[in-house]
Amino acid sequence: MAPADLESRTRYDPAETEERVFARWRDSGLFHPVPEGTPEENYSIAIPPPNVTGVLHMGHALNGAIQDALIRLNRMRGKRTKWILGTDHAGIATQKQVERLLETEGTSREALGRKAFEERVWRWREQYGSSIIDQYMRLGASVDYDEERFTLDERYVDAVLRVFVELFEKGYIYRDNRMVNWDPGLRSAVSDLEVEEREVTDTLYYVDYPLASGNGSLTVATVRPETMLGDTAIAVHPDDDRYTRMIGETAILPLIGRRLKIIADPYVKPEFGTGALKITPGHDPNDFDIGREHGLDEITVIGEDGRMTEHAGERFAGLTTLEARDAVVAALREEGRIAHTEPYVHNVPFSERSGERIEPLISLQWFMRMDELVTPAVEAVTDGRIAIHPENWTRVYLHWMENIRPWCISRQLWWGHRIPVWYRGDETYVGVEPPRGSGWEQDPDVLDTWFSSGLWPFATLGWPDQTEELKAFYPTDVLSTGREILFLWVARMIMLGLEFAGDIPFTDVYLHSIIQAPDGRRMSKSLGTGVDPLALIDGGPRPPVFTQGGDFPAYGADAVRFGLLAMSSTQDVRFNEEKVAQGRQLANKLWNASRLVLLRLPAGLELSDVAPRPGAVEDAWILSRLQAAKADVALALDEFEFHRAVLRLYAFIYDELCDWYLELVKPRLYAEGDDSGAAAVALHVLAETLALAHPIIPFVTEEIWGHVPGSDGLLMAHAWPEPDPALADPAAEDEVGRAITAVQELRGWRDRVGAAAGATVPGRLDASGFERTAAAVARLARFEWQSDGGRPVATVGVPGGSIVVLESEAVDADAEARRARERQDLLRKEIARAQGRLANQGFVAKAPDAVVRAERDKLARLEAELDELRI
RNA sequence: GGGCGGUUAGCUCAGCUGGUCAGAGCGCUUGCCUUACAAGCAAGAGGUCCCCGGUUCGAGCCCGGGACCGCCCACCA
Repeated sequence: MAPADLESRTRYDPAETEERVFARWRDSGLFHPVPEGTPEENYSIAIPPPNVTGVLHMGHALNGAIQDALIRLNRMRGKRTKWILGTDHAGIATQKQVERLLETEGTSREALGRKAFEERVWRWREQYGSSIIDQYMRLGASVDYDEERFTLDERYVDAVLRVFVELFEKGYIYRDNRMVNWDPGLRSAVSDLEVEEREVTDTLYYVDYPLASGNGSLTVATVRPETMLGDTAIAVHPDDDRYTRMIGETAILPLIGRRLKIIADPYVKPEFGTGALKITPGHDPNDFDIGREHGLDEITVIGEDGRMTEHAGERFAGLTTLEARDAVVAALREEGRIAHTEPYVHNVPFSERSGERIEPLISLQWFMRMDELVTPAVEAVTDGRIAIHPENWTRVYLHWMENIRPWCISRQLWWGHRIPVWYRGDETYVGVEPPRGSGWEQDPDVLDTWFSSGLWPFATLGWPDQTEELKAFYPTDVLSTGREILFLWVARMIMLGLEFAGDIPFTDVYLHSIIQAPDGRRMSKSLGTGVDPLALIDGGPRPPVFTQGGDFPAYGADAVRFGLLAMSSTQDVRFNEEKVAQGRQLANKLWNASRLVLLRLPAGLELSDVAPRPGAVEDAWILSRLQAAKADVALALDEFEFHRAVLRLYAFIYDELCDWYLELVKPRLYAEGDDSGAAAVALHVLAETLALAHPIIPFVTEEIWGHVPGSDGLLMAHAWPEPDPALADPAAEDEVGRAITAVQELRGWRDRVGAAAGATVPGRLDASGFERTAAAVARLARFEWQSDGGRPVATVGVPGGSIVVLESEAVDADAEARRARERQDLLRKEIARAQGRLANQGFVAKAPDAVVRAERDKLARLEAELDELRI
């Protein structure tokens, strides 16, 4: 239990609190629900599995805050909630990391051999794999820690292999020799989605290819002269008059002497370069297609190691592509084959994995045909069974799906799901279990990591077995992630979920913001722009990108959650430390507001005896405002408008609860033997506020909850506060609303005339609608009402009339005269504006009545105040 | 080359279906150690809502054009 000395803890201390509170949550077992009920009754989210190599970064923290807010909200709504936890083996990333480690030990993957290497990775994973999960705990994430999945768990592997085999049997998966994106750094194929284009300035070489006939030559333009060693044709546009007579002729490939047929293909753009295109089917995706169409030879001159092969010829074999380029250019120059060169800016594919330039080459790989899987996945979104938020990403999703291409799913790695295919001579065996008999050799490749991630929402629940978990929690509810993996992951989960689990994997996709560094760059550790969420929680060092140095204050998990949610948007945003600070202020504010209420509670008063029965107008007011806040926060969360939810919560707690209600109710709260029920209402409102805030700032609210007399059990398990329409009270809102305005006007007046802060100013309340709030207005504005006597020295307009300030030492006549003039000027300007509008016939005739009436009321109010001021 | 988004106070950002929408937090100024909180309270200054046209009685909000910034997709040598 928490330290009981609320009295002395004048600040909320997250460091002292969080671990203790988390342990209570975890021990409650609520994170780990019994699999019962139907997916409609239950609420589940499958966490985007972090890489086993990963450490918690800002993206995880934001997504953690989002998902936990949703989970906690729905748990409080009485749903059985399960936040499915697990990690991804992350083939490439993990393999690279362990390889680097091996390098420091002076050894290598190859030296160890496949089996030993795999064992090494497993050991490495046991050592480091779970750190990210501990970090999720620090955030307060209520994931089901008791059931942690891993994409290489035995059961998961079984699901992956089964899916592979079934897709193979359906004819969706096939093996083919095709052009792939070869990553020479990784020495593996990668998928189209793992390739990024970068702008590069290259040289465009114009190379003369002599015609076999001896009648001149044909000039082609190329940025990659080294690939010409693999040329097998030259193509021109069929309608290009310059070349039509040459179609069917033969050119001679310089340096090599190969005879190249001159072919016609509409793909060629006559206006580019010379209008003649050298065709290298072995190393250019377009040329590959043209080559297949025209039945051209495919010559591989660049090998998987990124060096020229023997087919490039003796002079060049063994050179890297860059060396080969220089050598080829030099040789061409020697022969006088280079007509001219020019700089050329274009986009070049690079591997996102290794950062190296992609080498397109022909390779024997496994592919997956997507066209048939796409149809139901498109339908699920177009018919609304799956909603994507923000909505405009729906189109992006559909567009990509409609233009989907085969997916290269094999990777030449060792860490991952080994492809369940075995070869023996000409025989091929495909199956989950290895084949019987001897002499079989398994395909050495593993599957793309995203292939296994695609099964995440159902494989984590035990599929293909019809487990209780699967029955209770599939389909899941929300999938929250960054938009960069909408295609890579989300789309594939939808396709595979529909195909194998027989239903959509989730009903809503929420694409959250990417949080950039404060200067707008990408957050990255190596750039010094990465902000570590744990440094924010615990008070670690600020990264170099911050103008301010030193350590972060220990903001605490609630502050980080609040701050991240406040930053989140439909677009990418810059990291903003102030928002985190705002979260900390809120936690502290709520803490102290709670101290005020809880330390003043009459002995014996318990939450269970407390009904929201207003004993004064401010009670009715706060109860009414509370209902509005509850409705707004819930709506914002349900609409995935997290920043709106948290800022509304902030505004309610700060402005309405603390600035006004608690100040208004204080005298009653402090009064000995108060019988107006102030404590009961305050306690009720506090309890509801804690519940309302809990999904956003769970730690501080749970901690305070422990101090609420009669609070039963955990706040985490408490009912979500639904708005009670019976407590809406427009009359009280109006009444207290005008009191608030009056106090603000009076305070503003005091400040303008320089009234001493401590002085009580005499005045006469000359306005209606203050029957129940006059005393409060006087107290909060430091006024004293006098019914008679005193010389009027100023008039302050308030709703429903005005307040006449009476002569006293506190009022400086000159200052007041100045202030009155300023006020009159302002009023005249506003009056002129309103009159102008009302004089406009179009406005009066066409604007809605309510708008016109409001304008008239406003004018009357302004004129009345101006009249008052003239006295 | 297509598509999408952004440009609102010094900074980071809200502004839903056009009419108290010109906002928040931070920063800044001024005054307060008022018995929940100085990580506090109160008051205030600060903005041709990127530019140019248009629609409308009325436009940050709708339409057209332009400028700059960013993201996604894309196999033109």
